[in-house]
Amino acid sequence: MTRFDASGDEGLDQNLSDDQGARATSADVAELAGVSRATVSLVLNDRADAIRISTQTRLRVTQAAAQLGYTPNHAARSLRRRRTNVLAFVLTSLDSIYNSEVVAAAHAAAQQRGYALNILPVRSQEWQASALTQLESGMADGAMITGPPGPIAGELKRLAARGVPVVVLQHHSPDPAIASVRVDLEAGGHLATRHLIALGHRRIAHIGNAQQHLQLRKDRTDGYRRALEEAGIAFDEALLVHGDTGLGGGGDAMQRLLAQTSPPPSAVFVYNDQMAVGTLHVLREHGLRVPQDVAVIGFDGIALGKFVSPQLSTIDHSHEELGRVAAETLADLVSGAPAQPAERVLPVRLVVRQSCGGSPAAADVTALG
Amino acid sequence: MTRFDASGDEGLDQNLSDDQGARATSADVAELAGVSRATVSLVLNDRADAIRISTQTRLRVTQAAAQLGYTPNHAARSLRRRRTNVLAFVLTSLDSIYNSEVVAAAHAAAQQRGYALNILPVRSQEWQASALTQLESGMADGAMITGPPGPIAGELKRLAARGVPVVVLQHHSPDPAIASVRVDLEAGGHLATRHLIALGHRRIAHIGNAQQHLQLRKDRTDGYRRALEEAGIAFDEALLVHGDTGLGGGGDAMQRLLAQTSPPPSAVFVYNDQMAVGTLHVLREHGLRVPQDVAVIGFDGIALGKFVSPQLSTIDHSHEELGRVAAETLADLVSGAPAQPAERVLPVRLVVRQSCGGSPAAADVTALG
DNA sequence: TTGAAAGCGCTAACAT
DNA sequence: ATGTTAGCGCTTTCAA
Repeated sequence: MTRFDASGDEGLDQNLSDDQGARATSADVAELAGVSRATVSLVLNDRADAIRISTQTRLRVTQAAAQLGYTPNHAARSLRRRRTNVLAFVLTSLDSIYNSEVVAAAHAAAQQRGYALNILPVRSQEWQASALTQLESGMADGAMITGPPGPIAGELKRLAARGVPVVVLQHHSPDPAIASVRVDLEAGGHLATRHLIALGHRRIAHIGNAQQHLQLRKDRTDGYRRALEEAGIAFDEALLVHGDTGLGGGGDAMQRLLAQTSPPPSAVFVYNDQMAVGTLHVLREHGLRVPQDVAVIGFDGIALGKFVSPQLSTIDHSHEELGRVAAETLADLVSGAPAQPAERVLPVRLVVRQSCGGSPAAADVTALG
Repeated sequence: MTRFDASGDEGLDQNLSDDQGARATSADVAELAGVSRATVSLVLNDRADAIRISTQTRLRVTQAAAQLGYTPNHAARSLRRRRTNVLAFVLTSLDSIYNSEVVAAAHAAAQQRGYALNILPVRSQEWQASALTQLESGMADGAMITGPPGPIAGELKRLAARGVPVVVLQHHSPDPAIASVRVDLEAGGHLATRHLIALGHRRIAHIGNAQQHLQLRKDRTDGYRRALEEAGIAFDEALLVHGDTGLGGGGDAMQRLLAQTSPPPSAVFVYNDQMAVGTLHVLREHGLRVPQDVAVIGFDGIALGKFVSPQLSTIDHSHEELGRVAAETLADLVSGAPAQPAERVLPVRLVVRQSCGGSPAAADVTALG
């Protein structure tokens, strides 16, 4: 805009963009170093059979590469190697605090094993279109998958058969050929409910996941029912409601629970901590005190639980371990390891804070080792 | 494990994996359909110049592709097209509720424009090693970047020069050649502080971002100081503290603030909502009532703010718009559009809830249109 | 100790 | 209306 010589513009711009577009290739590096492309590849990848390249050549190559700012082209490399060195993490809901913690751990583990981690976000039901085709096209060497695998079991199996191993997180494996890493949700549900029973509660409600409502497996709920049964408490259909898994979902479900029961239940076991925070909020709005009027316990052990009032009791597990084990299992599968323990189950742990009124002494109850 | 004939194992496994590894290529499809690979490519990509392929051939090709379960190889296609059709979103901290909302919007916009979106997680300072090399290797056609671009301004410029356009989010562009999309942080800080002043506060503290402490630009803080100045309130160094941006960071900073001031400030403007939730928690622990004893206002407008007690007043903006505009700008740049408005600034909005004690009537104050 | 050559799977000119 | 050919940038036998 500040130029005077309009006639010179095109030439200048041309030159500029020519220079810019010219990313150095391994051929450029080879030429500058006065060696062949093969040698460049050997040196820069520091492969085992490159051990006999002379130190001089080595130096010339690395210097040439540095001088040109050479970065190997990912597509070309992947095409040739038949391997991307990327692991994918398919995330059904980004807005889950819990997931972030697991992903962070998976990322760290992947990096340590020499893999990059790409997160593929997926907007709820539209699985197929987006992420699955990406994976089938070989964009990553393997994938970790959150969300219920049931609806896409077929696709997952096909993926695995095509050589893109899959590890399912937090759900039962839909197929013996697919590995899974999860926590013992049933034991967690049992533990939570038992804790409430031990505190003297008999009218214990459960807020579940609406999306999982129709599925075969609903582990937390199974544990909840088992605990009731063991305590000789009859299961009451009216005390079981469902909500979506976001912050608002727990509150909505609690609303319905309050509307359809009287008196309200004396305790609620909520599907996850995020929903439990919403539940606390609705109880507060209804003038019900927690834990005096209603005890609340969540699931997952997210950090937020320590920052709300009252602090949230919950069923915790190691998010770090879950993410790490998933990434490591996947890395093993990618490098051709047999999927030995197809199903890995991690233990859960009761964390007593304030929302149930229990004494912290009860905190060392652990289910499954 | 249920096999008897141990001697046959190897042969069987061999066959099995051979079959599995055999992903169909376009050549396979061509052969089955009795056409050339070029035709397959034209039909399957439905390109403009494929308009004259006969309906018969077309059908044969699509059927053959379906029969073989053909999916084009991403690496090969990217190599040839010099284009991946992927946009990257580089995320410095996954554990930020705010980011999730922005990413979701960017994802939706990217998909609509025909791009896949990959999230590249980055563990705090280790920028270079992981994400930047991925981008330089051409793994994506362009990138959206969160986090302060200052430390990596050079790399970003090089990326852009190499033909990988970059859009910086939530920060001033470090270079005129790099586009940025952000909200008016200074106006937001000003708005928040003015709100507190309007409610009669004079001793107004500010909790900032520790990582941004030493940077040149600290927009919210600038707005805070401007509002104080305009109201004739002297800036008090003792009322300015910093914390990390997680849930705990706000609380830690508040601790320090309470320790170093007496009486405590009557109001606090906090860097973001996440930190503000931690701040509320610490105030509660110290027996200080919000808003009666201390008023609190946050920044960002995350959903969580509505679910804590008291509900958090905040400076909000459209997360959807931010993510969408960023993705669209990037998509434009990737397809060769000139980076016209290099810097796009979105407006902010005051949301009055309970944590400041202000009446909701004040809610319609908007800064910048 | 290094180079030459082939080819990964795909697309886009240029023929026919 | 379809086929031929060349080549994207890299790695990896095999040969020298």
